[in-house]
Amino acid sequence: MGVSRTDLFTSEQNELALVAKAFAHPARVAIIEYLIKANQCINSDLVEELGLAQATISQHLKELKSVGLIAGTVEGTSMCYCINAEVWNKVKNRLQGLMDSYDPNCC
Amino acid sequence: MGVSRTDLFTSEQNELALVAKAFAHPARVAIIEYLIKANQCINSDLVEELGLAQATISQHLKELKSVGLIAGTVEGTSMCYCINAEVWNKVKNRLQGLMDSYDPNCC
DNA sequence: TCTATTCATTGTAATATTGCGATGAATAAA
DNA sequence: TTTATTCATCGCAATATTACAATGAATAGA
Repeated sequence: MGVSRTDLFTSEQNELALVAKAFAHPARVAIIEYLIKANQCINSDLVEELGLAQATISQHLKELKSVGLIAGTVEGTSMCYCINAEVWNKVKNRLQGLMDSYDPNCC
Repeated sequence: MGVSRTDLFTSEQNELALVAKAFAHPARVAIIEYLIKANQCINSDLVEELGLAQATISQHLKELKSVGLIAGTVEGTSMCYCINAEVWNKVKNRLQGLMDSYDPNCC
């Protein structure tokens, strides 16, 4: 009925799906890639970089923050965002584990 | 207005987002994991395994197939699904590339 | 204090996703 | 041919996502 049956799956499956959802929009991929490239924390001149409205960028940042992939700190009147290393590594390991668990042997 | 502005992003960003979207539902994660575990091709006794309706499973399989992560071959009256090794490795490399491109150095 | 800047939040509209019952196509077996 | 099995697709309802303009909160500087 339009709502995911999360009760049917393990918490690990649900968590992986949530992280994947964070990457499941090109704008968020672009934000992540830009944050990695810029290394030091960057605020929403992402608006200029991406060409989306400020409110839209803010919303995507919120989603990335909600899964912990990025962190934001107040920097005067602006906001400083950066990759959250701890979560990033956890996600990296989880993804690697899944990707490596497949060993080609097919029909 | 509710439709992703794919025109603003690179094709690589859009493609990665599409793959991520395939993983962005616990049922699809579960299907992938089951296919990996079962190794040989499996039809929709996924229905029994997951507890979702047959039509719903079929829809998820369709989405996984549409991004190429799985392949299906007719097997008499049933359908044999399996991981598509080629696409899997491409995705694996792309994900690894992104995950490895981050080098902790934050605010 | 007043103004400008930066960003989050709210509200709204358009579109996409999720889930399932019902139906139909295809094959296998009786 | 008839029946059973397996699956895809259609149609519907509920919910989620995407995008943006407008508004508001917070800070910096004049």
